Amino acid sequence: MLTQTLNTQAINTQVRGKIAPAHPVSDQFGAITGHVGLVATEFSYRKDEEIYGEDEPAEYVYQVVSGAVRTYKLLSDGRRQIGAFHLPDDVFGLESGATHRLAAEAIIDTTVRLVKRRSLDQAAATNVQVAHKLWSMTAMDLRHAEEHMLLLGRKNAMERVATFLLEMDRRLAITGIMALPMCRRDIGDYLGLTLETVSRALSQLNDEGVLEFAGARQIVLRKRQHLRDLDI
Amino acid sequence: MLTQTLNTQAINTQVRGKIAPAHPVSDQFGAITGHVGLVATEFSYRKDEEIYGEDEPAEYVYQVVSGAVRTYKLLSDGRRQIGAFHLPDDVFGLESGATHRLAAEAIIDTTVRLVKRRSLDQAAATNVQVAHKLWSMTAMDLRHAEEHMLLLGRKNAMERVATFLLEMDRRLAITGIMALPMCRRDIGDYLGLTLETVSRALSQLNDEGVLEFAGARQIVLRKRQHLRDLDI
DNA sequence: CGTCCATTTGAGGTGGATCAACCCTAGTGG
DNA sequence: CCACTAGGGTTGATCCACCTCAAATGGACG
Repeated sequence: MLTQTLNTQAINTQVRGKIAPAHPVSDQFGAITGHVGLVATEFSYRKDEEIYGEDEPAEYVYQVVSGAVRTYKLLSDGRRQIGAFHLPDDVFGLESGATHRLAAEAIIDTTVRLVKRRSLDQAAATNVQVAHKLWSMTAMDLRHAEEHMLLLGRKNAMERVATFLLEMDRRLAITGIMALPMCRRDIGDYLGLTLETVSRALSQLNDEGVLEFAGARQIVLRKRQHLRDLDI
Repeated sequence: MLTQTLNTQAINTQVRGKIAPAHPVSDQFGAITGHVGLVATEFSYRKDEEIYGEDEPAEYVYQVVSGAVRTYKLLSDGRRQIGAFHLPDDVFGLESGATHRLAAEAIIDTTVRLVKRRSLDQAAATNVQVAHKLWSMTAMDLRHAEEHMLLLGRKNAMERVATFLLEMDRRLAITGIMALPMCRRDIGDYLGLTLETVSRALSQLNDEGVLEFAGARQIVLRKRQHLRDLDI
C-alpha cells in the first residue's frame, strides 16, 4: 500500500535517533522494551498527518511521547467514528492480527516512540511476561471499547459530554486546567454527536457554572460531582 | 458477591459431568484445553438466567455448547447496552483482569463448557502458545467492539439492522434459514435502538422483498447484496 | 491588523423515541 | 382437539432530542 511505503521511508529518513530502552516499569512501553532489550525509535508527525491507515499491515507499535493521536474508522461516505484518543505515554497501534483495524492521525504535532511489531512478537514468543503484558494491554483497549459502546448506544448528549470531560480530566489535567488537544469535530466524532451538539452541551455546562473556559480548548472543571451525577 | 456464590454452588451441585478435553484444533476452547490438558466442565442455564454479573470476579471462562448468551452493561436507570451475542462454539467471559466487565445471561436454555480461569492463567504462564491464544481471543473481541462502536456512533437505524442481519447470517445460518434466538428488545439493546424501530426496519425489509419471515424469529434472506449495500 | 478557521449560536427539520393499541402465536389446560 | 391466555411482535400517532443549515463571533497567527 502506498501510504505504508511512504511512512516507512519517512521513518528511515527522518528518524531522530535511537534512544536507550531504559524506562520506568510503570511505563507501558518500557515494561516491554526494558525487559527484552528492544530498541525504540522516536519519530514525529505534524498536525493532521496520517500515522497509519485502516487495514494497513501492522509493522510498528507506537507510544505517544508528546502530542496526541486519534484512531478512527470511516464509512464510505465519510462518516467517522473515533475509537480513542491517545495521550502522552499511551500505547497505540498494538495488534494481535496482521493489520491495523483503525487508522491513526496526529491531532497536533506529535512525537512517538516505536518498536517493530516483529521484535515484540519474537520477545513474546520467548518471554511469557511479555506475552502477558501484550494481552493485558489489548484487554485494556477492550475495556475502554466496552465502556464506549455503552456511551454510544445508550447515553444522551449531555451524558456523553460529561463522560468525556471526566475521562479527559482524569487523563490530562495534571494541573487544574484541562488543555484539550482536539477540536469540537473530533470530540463529536468520538461521542457519536455533531460538533454543534458538543458545543451546545459545553456552553450549557458553562452557563450552569459546572465548568469555565479559558479559551475554547482550555477548560477548568468547577463541579466535578455534577458531571459524575450525569455520568450514570 | 452473593450471585457469584450462588453460581458456584449451582455448578458444584448441578454439574453434568466432566468431559474429555479432546476437541478439534479449530475449536477456540479446545485449542487451549487440548494443548495443556485442562478439564472442561459442562453446565446448563435456563432462559434469562444470569451466568455472571458485571464486576463479579472472573472465576471461569465459558464456551457455548448449545443455546445463546448475551453480555451487557447497564446504566443505573436500567438502560442496557448488549455488547455481544455468543452462539455455539463462541468463547465468552475471558478476562485479563480480575473481574467480568459485562454481565452474561442465557438468552434461551443454554449449555456451556467452562474451565477455571486460574488453570488458564497457569497454562499461559508456562506455555507461550496458550498465552498467545488468549491474547488473540481478546483481540478478536476488541475487533468486534471497534466495529460495533462505528455502528453505534455513526450508522442509522436501517444500516444497523442490515449489519446485524449479515452478522447473524454469517454466524448462524448454516441452512438457508436464520433462527434468531433473541427477541426484538435484545436486538434493539445490541444496536442502540428501540424494539419498535427494529421491528419497523425488519418489516420494511420484508415489504421490499429483502427478507422473508417464517415466524418472527425465523428469517430468510432473499437479497443479501441489498443488505451489503446498506452495510457501507 | 487582516485572514482563516474554529467555535458559538440560532432557526427549523427529522429520524428515531415514546406512548398506545392491536395482533399474532406458542403454550396451557379443559 | 380446540379455546384461552400471555408474552412477543407489529403498527399507528405524536413528540422531541439531536441534526442540519446558516450566520455571527472569536482567536490564533502571519
